[in-house]
Amino acid sequence: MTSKRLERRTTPLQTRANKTVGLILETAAKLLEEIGFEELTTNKICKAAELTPPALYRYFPNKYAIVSELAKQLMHLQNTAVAESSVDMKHDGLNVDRTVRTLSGQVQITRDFPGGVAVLKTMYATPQLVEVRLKSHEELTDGLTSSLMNLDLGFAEPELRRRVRLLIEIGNSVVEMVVENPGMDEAAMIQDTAEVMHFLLTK
Amino acid sequence: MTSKRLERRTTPLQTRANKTVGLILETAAKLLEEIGFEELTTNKICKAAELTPPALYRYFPNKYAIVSELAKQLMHLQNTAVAESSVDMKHDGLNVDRTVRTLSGQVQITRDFPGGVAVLKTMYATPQLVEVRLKSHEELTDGLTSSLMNLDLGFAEPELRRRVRLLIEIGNSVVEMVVENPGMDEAAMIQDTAEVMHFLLTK
DNA sequence: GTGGATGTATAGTATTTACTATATATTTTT
DNA sequence: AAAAATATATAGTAAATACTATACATCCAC
Repeated sequence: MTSKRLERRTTPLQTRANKTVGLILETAAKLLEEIGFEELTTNKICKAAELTPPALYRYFPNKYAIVSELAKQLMHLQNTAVAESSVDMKHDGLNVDRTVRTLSGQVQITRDFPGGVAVLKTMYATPQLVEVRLKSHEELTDGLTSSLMNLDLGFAEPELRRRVRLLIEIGNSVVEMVVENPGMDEAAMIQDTAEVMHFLLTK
Repeated sequence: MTSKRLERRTTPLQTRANKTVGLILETAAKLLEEIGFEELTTNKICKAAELTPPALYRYFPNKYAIVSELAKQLMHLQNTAVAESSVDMKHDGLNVDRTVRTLSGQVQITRDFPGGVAVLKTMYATPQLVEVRLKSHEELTDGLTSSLMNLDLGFAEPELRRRVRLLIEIGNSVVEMVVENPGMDEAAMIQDTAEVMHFLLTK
């Protein structure tokens, strides 16, 4: 089992340094999308960002830490959006249209994030980053389950939780698919997915 | 764009060599599961398989080719199983129970395949292997769509195709999830997924 | 504006990586 | 059983990789 330090080394304090860290993250994301995690190297990131290795290594111990940070950022954006939507849900109940909007939001967030899909896929495929995913998944499942418990859908907590888990999995994969294939009929895909989710919670 | 040769170099002719190739593939799959594609190296595969580099390089030009072959094998197993199931479907129509059986079959195939999930995830996350996935996906979508067209579900071909695409995406992600989490209520997950698929094709 | 803290560059090293020329062993053909 | 074809091992190399000691530059507090 190869474990890697995933924490930052130093937090940047000056604005110049903040720019550097941002540049490292953005450049890494772009490169990740182009060449994949395997061929991503700290040296390549430095070259592409027009930085030198010590500037990078001041903040990140290795490339795993960089991608881990990207993953955490993206997960946070996505989970926050879902959490907001589930607050509304508590008030006005289930609603396919809102689910459609939430899913579209997830697509937009992933699309706007540099190298979004690549970050997601790398997080899934890299054992050393598995913790990031599991933690985020669990958080989201907990949040959604407890929101939905208030709606009295007629399921016991474990059963509801299981369905939520499935629903999240489906949502994630559809979002990835849509972002990855700009040619497809996105609106219809999202509409169907929302209906599927509704079906899962009411059947 | 870094492209890599993915073809075999030599096909093994002697039984000894066939064993070697099998050993390389199995060992690579196991290692892939443990350490991920990034840290997988030909040298490590050789060491773990108790072979020497020239023995490996006689058959495979690099590790991409090895994982590509694993991916193709797994895709073939999965697609064949679905194709068989869709032959039955042509005769007796849609049927949730059969879908349950097909999904269980997919889970079993993935579980039996050494490093199954790791192979899938690597194939998704590695740009150099994207072709394998796209080709397999397309094949499966074509097959299923044409089988379902015979059933007269009331959709035009493009609309049906789109739904099939979604259905496959959902199926894949659920299979991965179930295989990866042996603790979960697999039967219920598969049952729900089958119902979702049925819903998608009849709503 | 000087001193201490923070940030980046120069220049490089030890290690790991993919990959091979050559030699030897084993299997199949004749 | 000798020759030809196939398979594996010995031993290694060139290139790439992660990572750093040191030196210089910039920023901020006083």
